Amino acid sequence: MHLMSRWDPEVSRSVEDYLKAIYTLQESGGAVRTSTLAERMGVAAPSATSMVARLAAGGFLRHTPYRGVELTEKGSRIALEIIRHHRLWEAFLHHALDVPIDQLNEEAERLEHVLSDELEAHMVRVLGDPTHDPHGDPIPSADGTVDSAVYPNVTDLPDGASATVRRVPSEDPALLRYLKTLGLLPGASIVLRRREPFHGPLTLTADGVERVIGRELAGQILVEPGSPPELPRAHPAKQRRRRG
Amino acid sequence: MHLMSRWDPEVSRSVEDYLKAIYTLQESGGAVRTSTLAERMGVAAPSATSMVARLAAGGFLRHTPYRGVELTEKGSRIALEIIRHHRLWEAFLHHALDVPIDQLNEEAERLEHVLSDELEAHMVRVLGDPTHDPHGDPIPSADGTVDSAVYPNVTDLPDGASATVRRVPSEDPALLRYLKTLGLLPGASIVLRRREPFHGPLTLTADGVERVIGRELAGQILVEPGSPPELPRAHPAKQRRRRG
DNA sequence: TTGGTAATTTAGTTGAGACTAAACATAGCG
DNA sequence: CGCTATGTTTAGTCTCAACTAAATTACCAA
Repeated sequence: MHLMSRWDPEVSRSVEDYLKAIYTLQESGGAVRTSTLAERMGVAAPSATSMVARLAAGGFLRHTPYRGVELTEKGSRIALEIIRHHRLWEAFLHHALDVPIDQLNEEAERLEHVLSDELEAHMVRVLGDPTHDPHGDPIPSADGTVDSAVYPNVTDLPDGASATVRRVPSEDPALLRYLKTLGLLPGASIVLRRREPFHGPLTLTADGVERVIGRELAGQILVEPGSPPELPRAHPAKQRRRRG
Repeated sequence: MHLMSRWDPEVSRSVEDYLKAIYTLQESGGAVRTSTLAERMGVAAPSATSMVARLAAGGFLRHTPYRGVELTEKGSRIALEIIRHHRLWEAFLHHALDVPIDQLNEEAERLEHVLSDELEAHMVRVLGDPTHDPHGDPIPSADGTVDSAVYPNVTDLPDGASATVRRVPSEDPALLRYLKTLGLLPGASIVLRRREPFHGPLTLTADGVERVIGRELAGQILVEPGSPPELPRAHPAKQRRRRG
């Protein structure tokens, strides 16, 4: 359900892919150059330039030649819609088909271009208006707002810190599979131990099991610091917990 | 899972659509002329001719100029794969999202081009290797065999006949919505009464309620004749024979 | 200020897949 | 047997989205 129901056939799959790429590049850095865009899209530089020209003509972005590119409101809206579709599909496939987390991205990459407003409404109904996908990435709302919470990664934690895994934004299937075997997916509670000096590997406890992981991997795990609401070990009734 | 894993990017969405259209036209009539194909695809005749030339070059069909077109084994295999995808998506969306039957076709029309072997396997697992979609249309098996059972429609039944609805192959949403309100979807048990002469409307009982329907609508309802296995109502009311 | 290098854009080509207009077969009828 | 209507194919053009090669701009260093 979108204010401007955008079922223009004017917006091809290709255009959607470019806008999404530009949006994510814009999020994670300054000016978006055509070379960066070309690399991300796996095309030659002139192909990116000519698509940029088309997108500018369509009012999706502003282009300062030789400088870079910036999405307009219209362009951002479509990019966010595609990202919403992507993450809704991931959440739905995980929920309904138990598709393992390492396969979700590849499937959603194709499905994101094919989600009608009607089907989206059915998903939202069944999933209960989810706010995050299985990687912990925020799902933009239908009106185009995104939760912009920024989490530190495990390497930012001090020795002895407790934290809860919130996001594993990697798209590398092997990495995600490994994190799954380690029980380090969103929601997991961990305690960090810094045993090795000189930026060595980190030790962390999850599910009561100790794991030693490299810093590169640790950098892919975004956490919310703080002791999780401790479950009472032995007896009294479960206290209710509430995140604000 | 396909013997020949066909993830050629050689086969575009457009090619898939043409092959599927040719397959269904071939099923329901003799020679497939380019004009018929053009009409079905909503394109001008020369567009169909040039696509036919491409498909022939790719070995998907044989073309006898001015005569018609016939799918090769290769072409049929892809058409059946797309039809399998279409019907699996319909079954899945109905199962997992409760998408109403009148919306299924439109959604599956887009999704059928986007179903990986992996996702297909997940669906088959969750749905229990379904043989029919919610319209009662047979789902081709992964190796390309199709249940070719042919059912008569309601207008073929004699007065007083009992039957079970097996297929409602229409793609008209309004018609399907109406059939749903009448309780005349696949699986429903009906009893036919011919009250009106001269090929007038038909009266049938489903769920213990009498409905009067026109012959045009009745022609869209394919049934398996015979009394359904009657559950013992109250007592030795009417003992019915079971179907094999 | 000027050159050189790297990034970017322009120019020109290609293949899909659509279109219209025109040429060409086929079949039915006199 | 030939004419004509209808259906089909050919010819030529258009847009999208890619490519390579060549020209242009930006930036940095001397």
